[in-house]
Amino acid sequence: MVTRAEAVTRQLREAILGGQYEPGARLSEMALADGMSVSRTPIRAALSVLFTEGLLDYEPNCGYVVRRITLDDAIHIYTVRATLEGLAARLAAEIGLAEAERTRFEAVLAEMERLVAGKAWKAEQMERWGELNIAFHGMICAAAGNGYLASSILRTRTLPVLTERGLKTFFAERAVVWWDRAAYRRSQDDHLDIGEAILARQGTRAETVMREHIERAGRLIHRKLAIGSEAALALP
Amino acid sequence: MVTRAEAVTRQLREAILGGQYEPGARLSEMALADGMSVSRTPIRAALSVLFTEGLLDYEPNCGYVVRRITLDDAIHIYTVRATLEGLAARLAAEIGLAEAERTRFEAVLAEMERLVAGKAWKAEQMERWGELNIAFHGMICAAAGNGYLASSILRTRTLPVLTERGLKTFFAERAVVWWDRAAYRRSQDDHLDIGEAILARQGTRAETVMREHIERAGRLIHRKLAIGSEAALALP
DNA sequence: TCTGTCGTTATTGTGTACAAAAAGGGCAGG
DNA sequence: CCTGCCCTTTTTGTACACAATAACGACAGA
Repeated sequence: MVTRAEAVTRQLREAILGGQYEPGARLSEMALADGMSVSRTPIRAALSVLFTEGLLDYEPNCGYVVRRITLDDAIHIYTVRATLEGLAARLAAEIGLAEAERTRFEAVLAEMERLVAGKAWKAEQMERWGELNIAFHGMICAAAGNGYLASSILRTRTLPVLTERGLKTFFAERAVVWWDRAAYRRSQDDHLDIGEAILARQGTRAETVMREHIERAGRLIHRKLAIGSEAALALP
Repeated sequence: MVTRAEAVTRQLREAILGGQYEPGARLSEMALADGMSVSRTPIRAALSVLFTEGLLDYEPNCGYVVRRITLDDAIHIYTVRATLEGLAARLAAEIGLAEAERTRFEAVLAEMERLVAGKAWKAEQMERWGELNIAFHGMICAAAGNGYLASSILRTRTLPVLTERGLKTFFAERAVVWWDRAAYRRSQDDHLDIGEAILARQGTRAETVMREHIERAGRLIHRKLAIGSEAALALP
């Protein structure tokens, strides 16, 4: 059986990443305990874990608040993420994909291409593309054969990134994208290049393109948020 | 005032990283509570934090044990660290050092050079060199101006890395090095190159040299540990 | 009216009792 | 003699009570 502390941790993490709490919101132990029908003990354990994970801020005797991440922080995180995913791409290229992986990899790339190139481009297609995109990056991560790297990358994707004035929380996994189709096309071109490089065992090329691919996303987000438009996020 | 939970966390972290517990050792809550003259509550909080940090393994209803990191894990961590410190070096070069930073930076490099080039090379000099080495890498980290990057690098340096058969725990900060002087010379040459590149604002060069610099340390450790010699660690 | 201090109140930190689950040992059966 | 089951024991998980600390507000003095 799973302990209540674990269940609460998962629930709270989902809630925070899902944007159910405003950035800066205080998380009172009693309130949470009442709301979740457990005692304060598992709540405290969960809060301490989420603090260590970087989702909450904490001050002794003052309690926990949902972490407020600035635009600069988001850029910093994207910079690190670009480098790490670049490393993953290089390793994947150097190690090479097994037969089954390769098949699936090519299938994912092909379906993304069909979507982007197709006539229909509605919410349904965008959502599907988002899923495939996550799968694409995930496969490269896995193919790199470095668990520590994988978990480091995961960390860069699960931090709640939020605007300064805008109160919306959003985070990379959700892949809600609100910009024009050309951006998808450009992103997909990168994917094709990266895929080609990996399959051709060209490590440096894969690394370079991947890094630029992610950094572009960071710049896009920065620009969109800086001019105060609605939150826009790529998971490119 | 600092809470007991925080104090216990710090103490326990030090103890684990310092190698006071065998890898795989069970950490009983009651035993720790008795030993530290506090109740189980702060102990539990500390253990949960250290688990989240990756220093401990945990199984519900079974308790915590000191994490056993394999040689492969260590290599993986070093690979990530090499990439991240490379990134830091590049950013530092691109941003440039402020006047005060630059002065201190050059002073550190010069003292390291004096030590390595000097006649005396005993434990005292090695220890001092280790300190300066940490300072050198730390300054680059800080100069990169990316807090997320800095904390990510820190994480790669505080993981307990231990041999499979050998029971010794050792970790990067301690910088205990047991190999010949030539390795220091080589390391210092790298430092000079990196320093030169950063001061000359040559980002790519700084990144490349730094990455190789750290990866060499990883390879050295791998080789030393793989052939079963005494643990040897560079903090290069 | 502003400001500083004091007391109240709410919230967190710690200790401890009890419940629940797993580990270990003893016993019976094969 | 070995194996499997059951009971005991130990250890962890949870709840709750109390202590300690910080936030808030009222009041008095300037």
